[in-house]
Amino acid sequence: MAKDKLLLIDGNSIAFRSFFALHNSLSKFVNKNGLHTNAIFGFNKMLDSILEQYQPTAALVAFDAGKTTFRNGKFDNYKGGRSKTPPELSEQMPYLRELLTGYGIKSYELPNYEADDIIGTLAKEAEAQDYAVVVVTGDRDLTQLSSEKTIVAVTKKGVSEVEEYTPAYVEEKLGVTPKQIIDIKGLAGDTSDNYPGVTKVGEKTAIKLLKQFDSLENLYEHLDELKPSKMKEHLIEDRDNAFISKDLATIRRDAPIEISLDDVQYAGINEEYLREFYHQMNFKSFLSKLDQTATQDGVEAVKKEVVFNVLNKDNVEQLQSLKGEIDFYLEMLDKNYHLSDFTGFVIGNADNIWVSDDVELLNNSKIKAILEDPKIKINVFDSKRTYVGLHRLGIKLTAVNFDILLQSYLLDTNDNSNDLGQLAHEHDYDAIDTDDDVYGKGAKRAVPEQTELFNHLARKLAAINFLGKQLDQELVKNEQNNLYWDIELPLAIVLAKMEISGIKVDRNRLNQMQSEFTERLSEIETNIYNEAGEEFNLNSPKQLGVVLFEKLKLPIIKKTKTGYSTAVDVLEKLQGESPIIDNILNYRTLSKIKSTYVDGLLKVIHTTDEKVHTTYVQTLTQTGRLSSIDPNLQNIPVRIEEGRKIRQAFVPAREGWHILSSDYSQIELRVLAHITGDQNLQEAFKNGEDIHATTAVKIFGLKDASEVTPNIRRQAKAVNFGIVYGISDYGLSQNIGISRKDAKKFIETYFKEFPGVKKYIDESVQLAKEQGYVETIAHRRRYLPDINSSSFNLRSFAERTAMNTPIQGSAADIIKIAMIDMENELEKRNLKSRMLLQVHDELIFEVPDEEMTLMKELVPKVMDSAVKLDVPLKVGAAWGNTWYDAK
DNA sequence: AAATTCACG
DNA sequence: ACGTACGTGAATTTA
Repeated sequence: MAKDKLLLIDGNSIAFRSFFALHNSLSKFVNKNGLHTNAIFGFNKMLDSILEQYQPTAALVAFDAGKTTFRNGKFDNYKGGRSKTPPELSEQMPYLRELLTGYGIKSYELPNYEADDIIGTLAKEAEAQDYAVVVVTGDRDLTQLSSEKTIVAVTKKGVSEVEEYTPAYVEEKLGVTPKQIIDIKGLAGDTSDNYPGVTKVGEKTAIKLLKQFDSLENLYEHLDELKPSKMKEHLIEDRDNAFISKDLATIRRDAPIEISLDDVQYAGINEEYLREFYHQMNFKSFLSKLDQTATQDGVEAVKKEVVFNVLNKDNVEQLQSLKGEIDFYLEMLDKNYHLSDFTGFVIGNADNIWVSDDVELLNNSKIKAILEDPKIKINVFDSKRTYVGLHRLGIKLTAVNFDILLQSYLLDTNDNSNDLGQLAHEHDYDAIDTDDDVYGKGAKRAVPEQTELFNHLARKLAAINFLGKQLDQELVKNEQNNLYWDIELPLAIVLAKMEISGIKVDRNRLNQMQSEFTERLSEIETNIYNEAGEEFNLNSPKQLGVVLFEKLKLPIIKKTKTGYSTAVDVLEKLQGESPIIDNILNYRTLSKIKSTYVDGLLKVIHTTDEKVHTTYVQTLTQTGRLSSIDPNLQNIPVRIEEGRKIRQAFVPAREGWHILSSDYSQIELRVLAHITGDQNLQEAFKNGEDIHATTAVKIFGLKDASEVTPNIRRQAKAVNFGIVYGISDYGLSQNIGISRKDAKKFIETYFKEFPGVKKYIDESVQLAKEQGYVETIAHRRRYLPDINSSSFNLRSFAERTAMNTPIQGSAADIIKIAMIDMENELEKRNLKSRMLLQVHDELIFEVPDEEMTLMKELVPKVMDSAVKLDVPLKVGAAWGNTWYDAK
């Protein structure tokens, strides 16, 4: 057995294979700089399995040097007509070199030569020195190198598995010897490398000929032995091509390489370099693999032990050392912190950590004083959650400093997690586990034994301590510190107060609606079953599809991934085909209202106060909007009267109070006018015009607003929406039911009439391509990793987002500022009125009657003066007995 | 857990 | 030629 083993890898080929093996999940392999990493990931997998399998003593990865090689000199069109390497792959190539550096494997390329030639040359040299050689590639042509000492391992589908070509296996598989592979190529040519061979001769014919004549040269020497045939004519005619093709297919074994076997001895990985690289690539699995091998080798412990004290009522005095800036974390395992049990807490700083699983301790005057001290700055993870949790324990969290959940969200909305462990990992801090790891997922979630719990909590505190400062610096660097300190952090407390206030729900009203809906639904159900001639599950799109399109043979308008679409737009097109359609549409509407809103809301009313307490998710949306969950109070029906009645169940918490609702009018279009600087759009708003009518006049070339019919206005409104969403002719045509051509004309006219808008759209897409992100007026950022994608879909989506996000996001900034201002006003003026809900462009309050006169002036005033734009903000207000009546 | 549908801005 | 409007959450069925 040879003592030395040389591993030679065809770099470009393996990169290419890896890239396409993981092409489906391309969008999942993106690091935080927007770099695609799928080929790197696949390459790494291949390396791991190959290194383990072959245990080489020397290794080299060969790359193609560039587009042109000596082969192009021999044949103009060599590799011509190849589609060019996708940019998502090209961008990964430099990082592959880094990966190899981490593995301690040299890479090499040689101008004018291909990777094959480097491999061929070095393999020859190694064989001469009695090495065993393994060549790894995705390209079968390299099997010509296989010999008694050289195995060619060709990757199978998944990249990390290979098929080993020994000379015997080549013969078995292809019916020729390794040497004859180039003769096949000479006769049959190669479509992918774009050289011709002999006309009408393919692989099968070539093999047959070679079995008889052994080599191309011998074949031509004995050509006269062949009976006259079409094939013989082709062979004679294409003689030159055949020899050129064979030459092109021949791997050089004498390339002028300036690297020797001594240079490629393999000494193992550079762990530190690799670790840093994995962080940069966001390769979690490889990172943990590194950790495992490190521990196994006893080189280094995975994580340092964390030191903490267990707090109890006898040692709380120790906390007196906590001054200035501290860290705190309150553990509530249930997602819904309005109801969750308390699992424990941890308090401390960089020097000392105290943990406990007894939250009653928090009400100890010593601890309470610290948490409520305005002079002690407290770093947390999720200030809103912490505020609400402590509030339930009778403690008022007063001076939050860093909230790493908020900070991290502002830095990058993509890489954000509500799990502290996961989030820490995103920021390269690894001395902590995720909650899923410690507590378990889903049904298995449970509190672990005390030591493990305390360890986890202590690690959480250490993570908060470490990350707060770091993230703060990153915010400053991004000019996002004002966004954090002046908007998001104060807003978290405002939202906490709104959630705690909750909104009262009239249970009786809902119960009454419940019986009405139950009755009406069962009636409609009976009708549908009669019309269908059978009973089925109406809530199942699948079963409904069978009834409509197979049994009743209605025309199929649209299909989904899994079957027939039965969505509203489809059903509406079928109206008139059968009376069953109207009934189904009715059923859908009513059952939606009943299940989601009537039954759904009844389930989440707190029995203690007859209120619902939503949770606003502050760190979720890609644009900066809030979201509302459990229950979602931002999608209570309003457009259809039957659903709108749900709002009658939202009532003030006390007698003699009313609901006040105040909303921005066309805030997104006003923001558009502001950030585009378009003179015409700005004029329209400054003159207080009906913006949809103005747009209608412009795009339909009307004399003035008097010519605008309701239908024309409706179309213009759709165009305005389209602009805000990042318009496409197709989208617009679908929305208002016109031809794509007409839609295109509308858009073109719009851009002519509002040239500032056109200019802005082009510029923001351009900017996104250059810097990788777009920004709102308050410097909220959204990274768009797909903006330079070669996939039309992904790129187009990113482009539309680049237009829409600054608009939707700036509108979100504005209402957030208004909410903070409003809460300040309520406090300053010592008002009893409470802000209860935010619905993106609308704020809802409950107001005692004696404050109504003031509030209905104050709220709009605060809202429209939240920021100063180049156009005025317009705010409307209405009030009534219930949310329904505040219209 | 994914897919479909539909409620909101 | 490609195949799309932007941002969300909840209920339901199905695999």
